[in-house]
Amino acid sequence: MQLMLEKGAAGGGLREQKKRATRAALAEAAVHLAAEHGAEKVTVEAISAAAGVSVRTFFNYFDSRDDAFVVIDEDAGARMRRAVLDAPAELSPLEVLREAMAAELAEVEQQHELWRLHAEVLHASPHLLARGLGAHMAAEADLAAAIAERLRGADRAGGADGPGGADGAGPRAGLYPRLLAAVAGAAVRTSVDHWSAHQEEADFLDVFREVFTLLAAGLPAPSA
Amino acid sequence: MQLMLEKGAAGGGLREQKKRATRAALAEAAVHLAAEHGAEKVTVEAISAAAGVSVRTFFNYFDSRDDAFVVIDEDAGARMRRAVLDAPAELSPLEVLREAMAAELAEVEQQHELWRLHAEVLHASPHLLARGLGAHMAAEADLAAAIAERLRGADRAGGADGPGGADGAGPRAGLYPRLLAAVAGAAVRTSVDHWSAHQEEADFLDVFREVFTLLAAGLPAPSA
DNA sequence: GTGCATCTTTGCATACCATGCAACTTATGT
DNA sequence: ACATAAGTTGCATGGTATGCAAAGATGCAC
Repeated sequence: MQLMLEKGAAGGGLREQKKRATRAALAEAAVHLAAEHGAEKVTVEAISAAAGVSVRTFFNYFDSRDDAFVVIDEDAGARMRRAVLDAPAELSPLEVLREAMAAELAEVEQQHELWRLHAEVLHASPHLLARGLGAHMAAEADLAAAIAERLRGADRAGGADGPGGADGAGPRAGLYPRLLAAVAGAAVRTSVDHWSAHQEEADFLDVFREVFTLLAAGLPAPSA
Repeated sequence: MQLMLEKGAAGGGLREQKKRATRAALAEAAVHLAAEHGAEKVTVEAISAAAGVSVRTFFNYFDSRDDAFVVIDEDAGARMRRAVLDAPAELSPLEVLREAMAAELAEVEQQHELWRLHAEVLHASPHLLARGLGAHMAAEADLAAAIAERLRGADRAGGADGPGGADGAGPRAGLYPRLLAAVAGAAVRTSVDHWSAHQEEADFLDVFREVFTLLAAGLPAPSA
């Protein structure tokens, strides 16, 4: 073997490449068929046929039919974790998340046609919307762990916690990182949702940064 | 007919009463069976048998098997909407949500045994967790609408928006209410999650209020 | 390039999920 | 008591999802 294969990136063996292609073909077929006929009327058989594989193979890639409509990028979580841990020490936790997520979401405007279709499909059937939103939060737990790790590192390097600090070893341990991850997730969803409804009027990243500005200000009433 | 029956409340006809009882029996049977044997091993047939109804009847109450594990209170959304609209005018939007949700969540500590079981079941199978989390957000959309309505009312009564106000009729219309609803939902989930992991150490409402304090402060780093 | 180990795909069998329909039973209003 | 509306049930049907074993690709060493 020549090099350690980078797991998440493109390339690698011919096998990995084919797997990625098949998975993408299935997901794309699912979304396109759903956009045309409505998600509930699209069978696994139809998706599989459109992607050129057997029904059984579909279930080798997705745990359920609905997953094909929902999953976009499965290893975004690992990249986010990296970004949080590698961020400059002087950034506040909220800023770290804003930058990490902004980097991750940069592709949204580039592949906006795919994202728009996705949003359309999910919005058309609340069942899938719920599933998609829920899927985002599995990642939030990992993200919270990354934030907690970063904060622990900062504590050790920067200065000691005051006694009874808000996130020491007391009963509130872990509350802040979890809240931060959950709120950041809420920020992403709100931004995407708003942007996909006003796509012509504003750049996505502008919306996204305005949302974090509101968060950092403590969510004050808009006209007070 | 004597009176318009209040739809959400207890009592009413004998029919409504039986329906509520059957639904509760199904949901409770589902959770208990799941806690004992694992959610994935519980069939609709088993749930129906435990509740004393036919399989077909199960599907008259729930759209899918998973719904039985997830749904707790289906008309909480309507109560929240009411609470938001009826809240005192001097409260900030964030405070309004805090109080409305605190009132709704008061029963968490009272029925904590059921909630603990629910949390256990959902946490044991990520699939259901995602579904449960997603379900919360259907409500968030309604909640956002209620917040927007309240803000419009306050605008008309209180004073004119400054030109370019953050939530006038411009491209950002509706962003703030949606963000607020999403963040409040995140706050609830984080609080419940944290509390169910540290149930002995803190009252739920204390955790909940601390979360909102963090939000109002703009989520600053814990030791800075 | 031959051959072996590994991974992937596929068909088949099986069980469960979910819905429409028609027949039957049970509340409700007059 | 009667008619009506509402809820329950069994049956038929089709889609969803998993285990298993055979066949086909791929990667690697020689």
